Amino acid sequence: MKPTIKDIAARSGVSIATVSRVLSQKTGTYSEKTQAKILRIAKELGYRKNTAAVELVKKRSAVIAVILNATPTNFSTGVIDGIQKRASELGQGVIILYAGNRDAQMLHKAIVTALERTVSGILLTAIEPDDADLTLLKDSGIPFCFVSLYLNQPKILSVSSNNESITSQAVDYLVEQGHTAIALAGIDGYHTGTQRIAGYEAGLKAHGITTSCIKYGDYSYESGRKLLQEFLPLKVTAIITASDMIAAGILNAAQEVGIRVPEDLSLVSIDGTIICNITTPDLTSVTQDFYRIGSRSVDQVMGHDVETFVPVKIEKRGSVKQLER
Amino acid sequence: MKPTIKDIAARSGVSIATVSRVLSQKTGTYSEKTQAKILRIAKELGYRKNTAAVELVKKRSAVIAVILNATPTNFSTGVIDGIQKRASELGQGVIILYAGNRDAQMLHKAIVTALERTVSGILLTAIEPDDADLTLLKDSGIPFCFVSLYLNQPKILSVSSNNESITSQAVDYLVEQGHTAIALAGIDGYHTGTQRIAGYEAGLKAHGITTSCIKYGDYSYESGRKLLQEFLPLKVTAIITASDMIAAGILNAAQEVGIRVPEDLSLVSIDGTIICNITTPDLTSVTQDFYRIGSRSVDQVMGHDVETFVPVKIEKRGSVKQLER
DNA sequence: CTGAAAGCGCTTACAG
DNA sequence: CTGAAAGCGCTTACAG
Repeated sequence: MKPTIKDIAARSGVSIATVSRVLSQKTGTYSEKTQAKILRIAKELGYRKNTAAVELVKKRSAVIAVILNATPTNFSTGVIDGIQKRASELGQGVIILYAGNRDAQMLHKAIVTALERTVSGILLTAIEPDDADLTLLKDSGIPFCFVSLYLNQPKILSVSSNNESITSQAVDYLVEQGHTAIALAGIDGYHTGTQRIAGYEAGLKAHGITTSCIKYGDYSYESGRKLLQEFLPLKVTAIITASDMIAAGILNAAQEVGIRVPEDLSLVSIDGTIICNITTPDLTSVTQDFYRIGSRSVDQVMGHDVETFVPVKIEKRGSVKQLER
Repeated sequence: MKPTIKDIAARSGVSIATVSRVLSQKTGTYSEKTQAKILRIAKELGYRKNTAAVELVKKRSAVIAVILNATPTNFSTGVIDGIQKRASELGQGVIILYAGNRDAQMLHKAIVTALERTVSGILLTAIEPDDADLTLLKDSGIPFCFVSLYLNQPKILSVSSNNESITSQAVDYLVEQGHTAIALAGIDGYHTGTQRIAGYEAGLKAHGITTSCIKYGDYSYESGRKLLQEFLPLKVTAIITASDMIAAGILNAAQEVGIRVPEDLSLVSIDGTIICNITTPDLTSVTQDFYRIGSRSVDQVMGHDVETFVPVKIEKRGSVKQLER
């Protein structure tokens, strides 16, 4: 049988209240002598605290629930590292719940699981809930925060890059390099995509460019490969891609049909993960700080007042050609 | 205040026992009429089960703890997907605990956390505990299973690829392609590395090759880049790499100094993730079935009798040249 | 098919 | 500094 505080109390001749105080370090409520004895006996017995019992009486568990969807993007590693690190600093555990791929049912189930565990906070990573789930979250009394997704609604916590800024910076950079026929590829049809389109079009407009070209996709390598086909008949000189994977797909498919990057086609990728170093040539990117997005989202959901947008930066590598004007 | 079964009982005029039976679907112990009423009222009140209370009385939580270390490898996604999927099929939640980077303290803390939660099983992914922690696990009464690591000890559950088979197959394939000067690069100094070395040397021996060449590393892209330098003075024609990232690093560093792959140097990578498609040329690999490793580890830890080794396969892509004999 | 009661292992005012 | 007692929200024999 697993030992409990009752066993420790019996062996050490004190009450379970005292054992509890020592074990949960209510400093100042016990003598050093008692502490030493209890700690020794606890160790002897191989005592382990029962978290369920603690959570039941405290009515809140020191755990942050992270809900992820299984999109084919690889950005989540950095985000989760950041979450994990910061959560651990704040004494919070992390529980990961998958929500499938834009699967409303699985998402709902994940949210319910988090609520049933009375977690201290819920982080929704690259997830867009429907109205019912949003209401459920709001009514739960448990703080929640969107991560890597900006809903632009009042009183809703979120931490992400500024998507409009991402694409407008990419346009600025490409125009600076002499490009005017600039496409946007692999974008999704939801909030993130919409915001990126807005920044892209604002960027074009600011430079007096009137032709835009937008292709949708799902962030994956395969999606990038397919998209290249659609660009073949068009005469763009540069493409901004919604992810490193999209960029890699376009790049490789382009090279297979004899289109050289950056000589014939320039690429600016959004994300800036290690993928950008692995391709040949390596990819110029608008780099997101995923680790920081993750760690800051923990602060946000734990009630610390931190900013929503985490800055991005352009990293110049080998996939953009400077054009003659 | 969050409603409890007591509130539902009061409103519906039955006892909390009956409410509990309905809510936990102890079929056959309640009438349809009672069920309907209780379900309706539970919904009206926005009732959520309190998992902590359930776990406390059941003395076991329907959760599998996955302990990961933060190695710079990218294989974990597939493993975790597999774990998540299979766990969900079996009605188990998944909690992820990080153990840092071969950090004994963090690992110990993660194990203790899992034990304190009385999880139904513990999965240690690419983790080697010290003797104290192994004893702790054994004495806990909670089943545990090593994932993507084979300890070769009796009565210890584990699911992984057969490391000896991985490298011996790689050697076989390279010899088949006419290579005899074959190196092994990026290997670790622990169990996995040792087993891969054994398979590599057995493979060489089987083909009467007496010269071996082994370089250690840490599975990362950067590690691969550094390793190429060490190969410069040597005259190997093929390298088996410990991970796709190592392969990518060697590949890119090689191309930068004018060594062509596969013309001047052949590469067989171990892992076979999407990285192999992204590099130029793409990488021939010994592909591990990470998804299956993950899902099978769940079966293993839940007491289903499944095999330890998940088969690997050689995937021929563009990084191996056939030599004249 | 249903209820009264005990109990899971802790924490925490309250009293001393 | 310590103890007795109540209670967190459930489940489950037991009895009917």
